[in-house]
Amino acid sequence: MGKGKLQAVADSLQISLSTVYAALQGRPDISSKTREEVLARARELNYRPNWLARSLVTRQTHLIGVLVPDLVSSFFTELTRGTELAAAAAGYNLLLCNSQESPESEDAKIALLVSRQVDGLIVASSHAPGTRTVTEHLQESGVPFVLVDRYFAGVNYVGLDDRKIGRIATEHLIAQGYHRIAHLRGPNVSTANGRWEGYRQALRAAGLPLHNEYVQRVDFSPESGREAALRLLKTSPAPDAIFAANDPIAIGVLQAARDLGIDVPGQLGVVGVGNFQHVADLSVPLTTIDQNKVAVGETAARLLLDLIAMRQGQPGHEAPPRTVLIEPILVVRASTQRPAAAKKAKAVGGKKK
Amino acid sequence: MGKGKLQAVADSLQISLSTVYAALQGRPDISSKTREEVLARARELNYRPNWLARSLVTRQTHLIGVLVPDLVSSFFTELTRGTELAAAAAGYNLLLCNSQESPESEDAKIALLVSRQVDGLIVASSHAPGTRTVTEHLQESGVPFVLVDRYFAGVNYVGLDDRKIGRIATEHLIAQGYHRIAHLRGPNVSTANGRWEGYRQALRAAGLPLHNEYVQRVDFSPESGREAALRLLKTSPAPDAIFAANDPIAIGVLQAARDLGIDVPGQLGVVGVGNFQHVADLSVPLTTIDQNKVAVGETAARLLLDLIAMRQGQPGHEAPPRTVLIEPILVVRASTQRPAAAKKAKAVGGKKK
DNA sequence: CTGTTAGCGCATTCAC
DNA sequence: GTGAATGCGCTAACAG
Repeated sequence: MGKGKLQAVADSLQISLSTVYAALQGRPDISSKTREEVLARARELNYRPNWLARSLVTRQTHLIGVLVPDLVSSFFTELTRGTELAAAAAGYNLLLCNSQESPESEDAKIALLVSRQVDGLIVASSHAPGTRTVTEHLQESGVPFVLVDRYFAGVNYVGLDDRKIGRIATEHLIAQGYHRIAHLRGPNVSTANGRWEGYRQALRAAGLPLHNEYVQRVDFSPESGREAALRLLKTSPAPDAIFAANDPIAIGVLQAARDLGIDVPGQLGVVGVGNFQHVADLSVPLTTIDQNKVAVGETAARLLLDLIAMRQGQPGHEAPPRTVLIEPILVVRASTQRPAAAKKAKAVGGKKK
Repeated sequence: MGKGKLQAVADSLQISLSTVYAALQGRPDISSKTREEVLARARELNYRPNWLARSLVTRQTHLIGVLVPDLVSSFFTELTRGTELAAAAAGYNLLLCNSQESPESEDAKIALLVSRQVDGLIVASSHAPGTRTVTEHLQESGVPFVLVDRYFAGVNYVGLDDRKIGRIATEHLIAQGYHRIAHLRGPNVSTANGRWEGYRQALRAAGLPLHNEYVQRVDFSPESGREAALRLLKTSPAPDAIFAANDPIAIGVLQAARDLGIDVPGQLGVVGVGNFQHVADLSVPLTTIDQNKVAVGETAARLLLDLIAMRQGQPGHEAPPRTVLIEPILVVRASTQRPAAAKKAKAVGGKKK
């Protein structure tokens, strides 16, 4: 004899709970008169179905858990935006967590989201590339999931082909006449690694030598990029172009160039990745690779919703893992628009100090 | 005779459900032997408490609903980040929704979040300033809430004093020797309105005239800012400074100035609001007012958590609404650093086309 | 068409 | 210490 809100409506109308329920569901087997009454009374009593109770019995929460390494990077916030868009359209809400780039925290959050009974999971993992634990944990949780951005094999994944990104960026620099191309490689995550591979592939394909000193590991931040660029640009011979693993790093490179009085793009070509907000308005408008992060988030959400629907249709019948790749797009701006005159000229070292 | 996971553990151990429960809770009246066994078995069976069921009975979800007008603006994403931080630290998770700047959508989402039984609500409202409906809806929902950013009277609020922001920005321009100061006023939300008032206050205080043509309404976007600035800079006499309601607008102003060949800060001073990412690296590093959005989000979360704790302690005893203001900070960069020579010179109109 | 009944998984009060 | 019983609010399958 629960006194749930539904019950309350029923009581005040002197009818049965299940009649109220049926009326609220709009089931056709209810006299339109009682339906009206029920609807009216429900509004009066300000009745709101309790999703907890509902979910407990239907076994679906219409919640999708989103786990990202951080919320600082505009990358993940835009991705989240895309996810929210697609999810909301399908009547799903987002349970948002961040792992602060910590694998332990990530595992904990996944466990949490699972125990909150999310219908599905979208995660950008902070685990080292190739780690099996991530996908294993996820698998055995029994909750449908898709990974985004950071690539892991054998599972549903939505992201970009980072090797391709690396190639496109590097090929562009080569086409612009730059020959001594350095790379500021990001941390040990699949995206940074892929871009680095693409960089090497492009150099090799163009018959350009690969100098190890020209590749430096940095964080995904302007500070880190600036520092590394300062070092790079003081080597001899200095690079005449830098492919930065993402836009914030590239911004650091631009800072370093300005500090050293090096002209971009005349003496130094710079390309980033991500097409972050306002990079077109930098001191030197930045050439970059657009990633369409919103599309990544949206696509991931849609794929996940498919998986969820699938599972409800025929449990046991798991579809084989899918990998969906969003196309990267080269966006050419001033930072690689070398004056025609310079294109054939031998590259110039930065003025030392 | 539920077959809940808890029950499963109990069964497999041939003991009662409530014993298992007590053991898991770490209650002292359980033999440490049975506790060990229970813990071990729970782990084996991969037991995870079901938050739905738990919440249904405890009447708390440890969920806080976050409703923002959009996820595009870095403003709200950073705010959300701060909220996530504080919430996670207290064992709360975020249910994230966006209203897409639509009041109707906002109301719907609030109802949704309430029926999802969130313990509290943080909302940046997209309702017109002064609208009573927002706070009324929220009040009668019975869920503790705090509003952020967009100001509404008589309720818990965390944000900034936007009048002060407007004053600081305008006073700075005046101090830098600019006299014909225009303002690109944002849309009809409390923040934009407040900054506009501050602007007028500062002008008045300095004895400068207020020209209506110098105030234009724009959206919070570079495109909108650029367009309006183009118009403004072609008037005669043209303004020698522009206070933009936020950084994206200011970026549009910088674009317009470049298009017209107007030197910033020599011929035109520009100040924005928000200290958005990378505005220090723009073609002209932007002077702006930092808002510490993360702190806003964090503070709001903490205030909300207090309210929640309060309510649990002594229901009925509502604390009076609090208004918490985060201090705005003027960040001076190149866009207002007028060459000393020019400071006393009469302002110069932009070269007409 | 309407009313009765039995759980969903967990928290909690009370006997044993 | 441990076990049985009750209910959170809602869904769903069934009788009347």
